[in-house]
Amino acid sequence: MGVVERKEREKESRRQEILKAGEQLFILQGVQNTTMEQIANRVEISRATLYLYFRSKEELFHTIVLNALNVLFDMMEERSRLEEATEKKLTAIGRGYLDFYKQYRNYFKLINYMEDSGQVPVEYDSIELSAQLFRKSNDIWDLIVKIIDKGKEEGYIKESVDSFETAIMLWSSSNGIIQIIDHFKYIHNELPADFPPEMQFLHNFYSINPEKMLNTLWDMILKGIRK
Amino acid sequence: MGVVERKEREKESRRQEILKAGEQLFILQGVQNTTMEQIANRVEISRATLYLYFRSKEELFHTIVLNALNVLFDMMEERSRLEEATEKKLTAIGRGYLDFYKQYRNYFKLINYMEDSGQVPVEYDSIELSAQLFRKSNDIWDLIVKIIDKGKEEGYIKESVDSFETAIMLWSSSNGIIQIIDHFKYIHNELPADFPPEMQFLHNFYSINPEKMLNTLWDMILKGIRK
Amino acid sequence: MGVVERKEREKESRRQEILKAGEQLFILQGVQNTTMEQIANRVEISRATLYLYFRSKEELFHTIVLNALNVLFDMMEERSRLEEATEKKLTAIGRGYLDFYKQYRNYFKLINYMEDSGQVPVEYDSIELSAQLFRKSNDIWDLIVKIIDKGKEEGYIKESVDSFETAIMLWSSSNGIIQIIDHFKYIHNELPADFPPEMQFLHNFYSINPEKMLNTLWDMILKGIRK
Amino acid sequence: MGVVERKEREKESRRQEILKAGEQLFILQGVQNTTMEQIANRVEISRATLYLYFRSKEELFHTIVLNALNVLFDMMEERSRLEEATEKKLTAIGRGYLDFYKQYRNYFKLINYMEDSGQVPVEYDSIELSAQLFRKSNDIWDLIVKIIDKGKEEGYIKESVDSFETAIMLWSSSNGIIQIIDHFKYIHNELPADFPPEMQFLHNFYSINPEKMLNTLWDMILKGIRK
DNA sequence: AATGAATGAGAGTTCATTCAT
DNA sequence: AATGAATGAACTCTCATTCAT
Repeated sequence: MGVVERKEREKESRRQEILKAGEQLFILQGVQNTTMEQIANRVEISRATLYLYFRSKEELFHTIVLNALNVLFDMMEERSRLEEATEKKLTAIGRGYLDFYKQYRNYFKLINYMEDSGQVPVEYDSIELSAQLFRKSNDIWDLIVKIIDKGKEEGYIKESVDSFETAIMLWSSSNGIIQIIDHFKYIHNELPADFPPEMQFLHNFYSINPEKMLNTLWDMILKGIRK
Repeated sequence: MGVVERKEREKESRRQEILKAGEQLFILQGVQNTTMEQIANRVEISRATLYLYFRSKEELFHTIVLNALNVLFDMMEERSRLEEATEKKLTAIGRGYLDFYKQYRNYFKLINYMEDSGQVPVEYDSIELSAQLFRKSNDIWDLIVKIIDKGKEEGYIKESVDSFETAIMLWSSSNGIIQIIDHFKYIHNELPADFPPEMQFLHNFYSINPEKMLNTLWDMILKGIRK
Repeated sequence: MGVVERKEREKESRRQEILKAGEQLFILQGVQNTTMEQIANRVEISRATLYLYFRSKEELFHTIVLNALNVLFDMMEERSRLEEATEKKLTAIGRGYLDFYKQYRNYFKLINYMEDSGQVPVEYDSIELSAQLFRKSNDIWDLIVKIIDKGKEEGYIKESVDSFETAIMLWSSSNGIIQIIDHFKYIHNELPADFPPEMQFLHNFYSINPEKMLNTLWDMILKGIRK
Repeated sequence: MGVVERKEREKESRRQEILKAGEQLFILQGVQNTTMEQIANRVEISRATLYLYFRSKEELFHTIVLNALNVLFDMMEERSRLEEATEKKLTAIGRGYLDFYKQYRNYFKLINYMEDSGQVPVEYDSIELSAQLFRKSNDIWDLIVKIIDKGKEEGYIKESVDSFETAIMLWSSSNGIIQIIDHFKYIHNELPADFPPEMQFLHNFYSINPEKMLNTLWDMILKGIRK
């Protein structure tokens, strides 16, 4: 019995290795430019073995994104749970999202990549995976919407405020900001040392303190919706 | 000489046709899923001829994005020019960006695609194109930064405000919001009629009025930076 | 000891299950399109276990064909044994072959498949199996040849007739006819309901009565060789 | 203009080379065991180039078979046209089929292979090719049926005879015989020099004179249907 | 200027078979 | 005896790009 268990642990750990390798390569080179062979090499298994763990490249990719969404949700959920007051819950989520980015940059990028490049599992053969993806996405939106709803109930937030719209506002604007900062930081790193003057402005992105920026933004928004 | 001119005109017009075709297909199917053959077919030329006009698929893509940035810049520049007061200039830009999205959704998506998928022309053989891209990108940021600077000079905006950070805040948050709304609208359209309950929340994205949302957001931010 | 016996019985019965599954799948999908996995699934064992019973897919296939040849031989042998007169023996074999086709269509097809697609066990590692296959094939030819020989001895068949040639004539022509009828019936079934006019002729194959046809043919041949 | 023509000739000739190579390899190794790469190597072009000429392996295969059917039809048609009398026409076709086998053994085998291995283009994307295949097959049957019909009209063949059935009888029995002889000849050649006694009977197939056999058979059948 | 033809370099995927347990 | 896991060797097919004409 010990044997079976060990085997299972090994299998699971290899699965994780594959996910890890996929995640890294997808980020490093882009999903499309990453081949199953490269992933296999990195895990030191054969390409064929990969297919014992994931039915296709697409399934591998979506499993990674599902993991990402799970981590994101858990993190957001925990952060908000730790706070008592509604307003603090919201701030916690805002701050939490940036932390998520910092701690799991790959996940952050892959979630955005999926959404931005039409890689969403619409009409898909792994129906279950697809459903999980949507469900988790839903859960995250729900989490925020419910807090705002509660804030309205408690009389803390204006009744005229639409919870869903506010959720989008908070979340997407944060997302947009993080994305752009990350993007320019990336470019900055890739640039040759002697990059031409027209790219000098990129330096500006380096002095930016995202925390402060997001704090400021969320404060503004929270102030706007507060009664 | 007339002949030469006509030839040039024809050449230029074909170039435009290619750009148009590329743009449409890139949006419709994604950049990676679009083949040079499909583009050639649509313009009714041979694949090889494409290479007389653009050195590579990448160059074609980036040329399209450069066009997009030009259009975006011109639009922003005009909008802000038409207003006198600094605050109005900023609002005009905010509103303008949504208009840009509505009028040139393709361009909006391609710009974001480039940034989000690591298709930025770093280490590139068409140095000049690359430079133009960065220059134009810079110009757009500059436009906003300068308005804020001016607002500060005029004493209309708090001096403690960092112009560049504020520009990012305004621009990226708008960008994030438009992106997400667009994304879910797209998914909503692609979904099968009988999509499962876990996707019901997508309906919420349909009742959203982006104008109002962006207005609200910009108002909040502007209120936040105003003296 | 009972245990050993039971084990043996179980082993043999599993072997039979595998053969049955292989036979069905090979017919249903073609030999090449059937995977060892499909066979294993059907028998509810693992792919690896298959290799405890058969050294390779080829060996499995040939074992099935050997079974087929055994059944065929037994049937032919019995039919001819039941008749007294030489001529009747021959007719019995002719009629028997059609019955074999009807009763064991799978076997009929697999035997022909082996012969027609170069899957014959030439240069083979399971020498013994290969030999058995040839031996049985030989036996069947022999059976017919001997009857004709006897007919000649008895003065019932012309002495000028070459027994072997006649055997080929009788057997192969029957085989050819059954094959073609079967083939077109199969195609007919696979065709879409609205198949185009150029396939209308396939209908003709449906009204055919193979019994009558084979009877007629054998009569003609028998008449030709009779003294 | 000469250039265009030459190019076209070259293209056509390369197409023919590919067909030739495919035909040979398909016969030599079986269709499934032949890879597109092997075919490409033989013609000394790249694998990708193959796909400029044929959309898939299947299309290549079916084109070869269509050629085969064309050659077969033309041959049968010519043979029967050269004869005046109905009976002679039939005999000519019978003899012609053996000649076809001798002259175009590959074609003979591939036609039979297609029919025997479920490679018939049912539900197919190259609809046109599929249709041509069926049409030509139809034509060949028609050719024979019509001659028999005419024989009946002329009062030379019994009215009770079913033309279609007779056509099948003549054709398929010939086919069956040729197939078997060819098969055993092939095996005979492949066998190691020291093949075991149970294969001795294969020698018998070597002394056979197919012409004589087919003549005999057709005579018998013709005698059977003659008034 | 325009193009038909050609191709190198892979892509993702499959499968019969082996082996450690 | 049985099997889960692993894999080598192929498979068909695609596409951006080049080049001779």
